[in-house]
Amino acid sequence: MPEGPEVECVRRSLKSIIGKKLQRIHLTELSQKYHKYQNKQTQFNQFSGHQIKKIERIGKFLIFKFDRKEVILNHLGMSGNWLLLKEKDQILPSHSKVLIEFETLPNVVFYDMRNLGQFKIYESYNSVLKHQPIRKMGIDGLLSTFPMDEFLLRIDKRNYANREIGSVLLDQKLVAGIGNIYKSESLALANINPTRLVKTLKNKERRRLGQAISKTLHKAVESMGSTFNSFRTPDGREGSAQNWHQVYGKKGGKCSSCGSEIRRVVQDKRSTFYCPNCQL
DNA sequence: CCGCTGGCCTGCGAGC
DNA sequence: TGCTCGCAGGCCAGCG
Repeated sequence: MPEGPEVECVRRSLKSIIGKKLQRIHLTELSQKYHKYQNKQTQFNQFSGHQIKKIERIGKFLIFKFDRKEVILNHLGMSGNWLLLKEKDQILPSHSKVLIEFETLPNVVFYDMRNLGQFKIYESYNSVLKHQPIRKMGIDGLLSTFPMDEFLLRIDKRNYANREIGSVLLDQKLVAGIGNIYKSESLALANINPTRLVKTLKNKERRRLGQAISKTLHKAVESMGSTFNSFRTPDGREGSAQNWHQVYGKKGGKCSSCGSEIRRVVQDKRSTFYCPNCQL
């Protein structure tokens, strides 16, 4: 479900809990089972009576900031999501892991079927920035102005030269926020074959790719993300980005611009979809 | 530091 | 109907 654009939509939808006074952050029994939800309930008790001041997004991570120095780092993994609970005693979704209750409704719950998400306390904002994946995070693909020069510098690093671009695009150290869908879609928009080695990409193609990434991610946010099975924003809205996908999930279908059959290849154990005729 | 492999999890649908 | 398999929007640890 969640790539950078979906995480951004979740973040925006959670704005309705900013500034509200917390009663408690409650871990469900389920969450105690999984090592990725490391902190104990008692460590969350310190947040009772405090306010969420801000929710930031860095790549695919969300960072909850409070009126105290500790922060919470949240990752949705493959299946995590938040839901606003607008009614008292509303039934929680299955696989609920974290329930946050306020003095006034709505409350909010984090649920995560596959348990690949995270919800972790850090002692300060600075310490979370030192946290490994965040410290090394690349360009934010959702910056309003895509930093093309930096993109060209980063993609030119030696370790990418002999790798396939389809695989490199999933590396959050290059552009943060791209996931498996928007990887395929960005390459389709740029007319670049995912199996091309980075070193064979001409400067013009690299620029085209950078533009395509930025355009694709922004368009996805405007569409409220992609909804395949059940992704919704926390306030219940479905995304519509899937309606303009050119290639993702369309193996065997026809390319809308040339009619060729869309192919699927596996790169780094992830599917990549492309049009063999349009993407050279 | 790098790239590669396997692992972490649950659920769903296709095919037998 | 039930089984197995592959697959799913992500990432990390461990190895050489």
